Amino acid sequence: MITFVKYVRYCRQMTSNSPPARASYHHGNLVEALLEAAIALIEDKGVESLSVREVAKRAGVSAGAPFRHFSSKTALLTAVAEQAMSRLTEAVSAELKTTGDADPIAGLRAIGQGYLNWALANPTHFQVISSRTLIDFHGSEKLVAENEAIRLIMEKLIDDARRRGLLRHGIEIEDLIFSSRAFIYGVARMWIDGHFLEWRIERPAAQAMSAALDMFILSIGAEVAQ
Amino acid sequence: MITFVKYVRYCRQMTSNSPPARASYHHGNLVEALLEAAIALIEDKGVESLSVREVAKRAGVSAGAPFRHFSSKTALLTAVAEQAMSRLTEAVSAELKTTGDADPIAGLRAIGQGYLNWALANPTHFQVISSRTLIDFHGSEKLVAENEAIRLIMEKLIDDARRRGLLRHGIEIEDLIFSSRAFIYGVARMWIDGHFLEWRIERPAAQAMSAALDMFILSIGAEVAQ
DNA sequence: CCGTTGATGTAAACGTTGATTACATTAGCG
DNA sequence: CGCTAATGTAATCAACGTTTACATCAACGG
Repeated sequence: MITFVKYVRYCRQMTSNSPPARASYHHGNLVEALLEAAIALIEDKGVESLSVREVAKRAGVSAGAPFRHFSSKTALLTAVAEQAMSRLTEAVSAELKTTGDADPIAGLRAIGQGYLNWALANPTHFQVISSRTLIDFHGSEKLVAENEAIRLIMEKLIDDARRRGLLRHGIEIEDLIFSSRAFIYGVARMWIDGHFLEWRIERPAAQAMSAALDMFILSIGAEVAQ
Repeated sequence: MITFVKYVRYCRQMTSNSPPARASYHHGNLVEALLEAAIALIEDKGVESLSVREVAKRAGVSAGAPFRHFSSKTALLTAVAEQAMSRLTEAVSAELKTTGDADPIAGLRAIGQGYLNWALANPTHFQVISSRTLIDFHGSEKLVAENEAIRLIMEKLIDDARRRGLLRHGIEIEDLIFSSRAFIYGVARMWIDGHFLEWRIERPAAQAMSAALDMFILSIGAEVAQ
């Protein structure tokens, strides 16, 4: 029996088939390796043409191995999204910290800038996060919680700005929270979805985004403050 | 020979298999039937789980038949997108006509409102249009041209508003064109992508969208005009 | 040091997909 | 009627997600 197994392994090395050279039978840290492989492959070929088989191959394991750790392709991508959301939250928080408590509108702008910068630098991760068909957003407590955390920070900043009279007269708080989010999301998605070409955005993407953000921030501010 | 063929057809009717009852061998108007079937299926199950086989089955033909008329799945969806873009342009134009030339800002708002109304009423079509992976946008002259047409109308309205002093001081034209588009796109996509839940938009979608649009329009206007 | 056990990998299979091919059927036209 | 081009069919292919039965190995108790 053992001879046969060794023979099979020998043949595998000779034909150099799917699972290539690996030190031991067990991978060691397959979960992380799969997440990394998934990101790398999405960066190469896009989200929709990602296959679990290729992820497995890149990680150096057989096609069925990923299903030991993720119940489905969706579960794998949801794990990628969780990792991505952590980094996004981190990036936004870091940018926010560069502003003081004195100017909530500057804080709001920092959130937008941090969000856009991160999306620009990590389009793949962003794409995975914002999808609701590839991942199971509401099935992940982490995703829901971190998303809510950002929303609460924005809500607090906007409410703070209102109390200090920094907002333009006539603007409803509820509308502004939603609008700010929609605006940033729209800018980021237009870039991700490749709509910059059609809209003749000829400046570098980061520059166009930043200018648009400046305009938005300017327009919601009180006239006297400008 | 003929007897055999008739027998086969008879059996097919009995077993009620893939190509079901149809008057003649040729369909008559397969192209339109396929487009309709595609839309109906996307509405049922979403864009990403659409298969050409199902489209063919729904249209009452075999799995390979669609490829006589569309070179690929992408080509089929691009045709759907062209049909959709026509209707979007039509909806936006109709909404725009309800406003006079006197108030370009009202025209801008009408464009946004028409766009959002249409997206809300035709989420499937909207999803197909805005995708750049499912369809070949830049390969379709029609899509590029109609998109550009809308952009030009917006540009003209905004420039008109600037000359009449209706815009808030400090706003750059170029930024405003892009920002307006990004804002509307963001609102529509947040709804399409199912982000309303997480952002606690508890009002009816149409109402929340309209309020956000009002806020945006208000914020870009000159203070004196309000 | 041996044997059991559970975690983790493999290989093979199943049903479905997008796409291609060779072939069958038909409508339209002379 | 007979020819041709258009149109539909059926068989086929590789790739996909997923499941299954089985193989391997690390850890641990005796």
